[in-house]
Amino acid sequence: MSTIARKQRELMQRNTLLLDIAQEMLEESGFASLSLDKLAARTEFSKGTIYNHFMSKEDLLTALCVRALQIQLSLYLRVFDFPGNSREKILALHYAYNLYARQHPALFMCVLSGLAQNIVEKTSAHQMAERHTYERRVTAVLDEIVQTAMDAGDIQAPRADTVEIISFANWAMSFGTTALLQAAGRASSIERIDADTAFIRNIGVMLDGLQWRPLCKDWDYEDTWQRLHEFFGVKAGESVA
Amino acid sequence: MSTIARKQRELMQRNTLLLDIAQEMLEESGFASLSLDKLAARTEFSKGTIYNHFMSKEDLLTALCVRALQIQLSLYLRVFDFPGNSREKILALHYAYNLYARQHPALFMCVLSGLAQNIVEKTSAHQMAERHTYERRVTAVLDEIVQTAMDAGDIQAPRADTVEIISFANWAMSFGTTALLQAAGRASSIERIDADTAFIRNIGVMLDGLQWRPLCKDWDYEDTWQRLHEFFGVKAGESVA
DNA sequence: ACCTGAACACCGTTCAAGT
DNA sequence: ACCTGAACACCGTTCAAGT
Repeated sequence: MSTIARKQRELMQRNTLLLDIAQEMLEESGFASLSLDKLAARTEFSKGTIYNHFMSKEDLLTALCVRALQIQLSLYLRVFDFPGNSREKILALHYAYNLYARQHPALFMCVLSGLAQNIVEKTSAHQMAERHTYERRVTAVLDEIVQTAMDAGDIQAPRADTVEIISFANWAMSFGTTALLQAAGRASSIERIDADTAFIRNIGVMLDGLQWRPLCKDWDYEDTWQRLHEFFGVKAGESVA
Repeated sequence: MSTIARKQRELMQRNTLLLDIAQEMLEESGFASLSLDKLAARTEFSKGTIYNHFMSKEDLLTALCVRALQIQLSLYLRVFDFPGNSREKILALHYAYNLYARQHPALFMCVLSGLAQNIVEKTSAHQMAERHTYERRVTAVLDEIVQTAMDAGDIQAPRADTVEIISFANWAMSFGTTALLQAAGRASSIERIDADTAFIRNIGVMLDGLQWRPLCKDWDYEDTWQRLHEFFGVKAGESVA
């Protein structure tokens, strides 16, 4: 029935609209002031209708996490087109991660806080499955780049290191650095460091520790970083925020 | 006047009591369900009295952050008594951090989420100053251990690296790994890794990357880790959680 | 001077009444 | 079948009344 198809299309459009506005509100003024009352008012739907789309406020939050992961994934996928050796490729992935976190700081934090138990509990099974799907797809990109590098013999770390361990080291350093720098200026202990320099250095330290060739001392990764600026369309010296 | 002194002592005792219960409630069932109504009920004071101690709910949260930092600091200070080379000392610091995060997962997350803008805005100047004080003291311990190692020539990283940069690399890896593992079991991408192994490995990678001697391959840090279990009073094989 | 609890505004959630 | 908005319970915050 074409009427059913139309109904479903309208439902999906409304879902998109609700998430668009919710995301706007989140990025404008944080999760604290994202209320369903205001969302209803700004979208001109009733609160009851919103509950037709999301079974709780936490369910909405998880839906926003999914959006965040989609953005991250789309940036990740562009990395495959960046030319260079395997370490430049993984650097490109970290660049993409950093870019995503800077362009969407609120969404970035969402993904972490969305893991709190009370959030997960109140999220629908469907939304949770959606989240897991995108988490897996994001992880798969990271794993693939690591696997390729291992196959090529670019990573000289001990044999015992599996793809999982190496991927996790990458993820932890990238996430930790980004999350702490995000809070920069608010925490007294961070304000003393330039964000870009610290990020590049931390990733370099971690990759050197993994013995991922070529090491820092044997390659000009500052040049790679410049090329990444151009590749991702961020002009040199331009602030991302 | 002794009556004034007594009054002030009583005020401080009540402050401690309020924070004790608030901490309990936070660790029991998360920040979401920490309401001032319940806090008032459980402490048998009125809500008005609570507002006499904390100018907002966010102010209370920051007070809990201060508690978290105090716990972290007291564990950090014990590290000075742990015998070993400079890399074993910094490993001890990471052990302490990990221990604190596992024993007080809710408080650990508090410290991060307490940096959100809407929290800081609603926190009293006094409480914020308190937070900064303890942040500085915690940072100072880390910096001191790094500085000592640099003076001893144990860190062979490029000259350009300052204490701040090296300390930050340590902090970022420790925080990132701990925060991600904290969420383990909930995020699909982490469940595949053993928490303790991943933490030790990530710290090892980062320290190797800094060229902090002796490197992993030249020292048995698993043995050091065992000694740290005993030093901090955690029996081998015993779960910290 | 300090404490109390009623009162208020706001918010998440539900559901009977409408179309 | 879907949408609405009134109704409810709960929560953070304020403040007049009490001691």
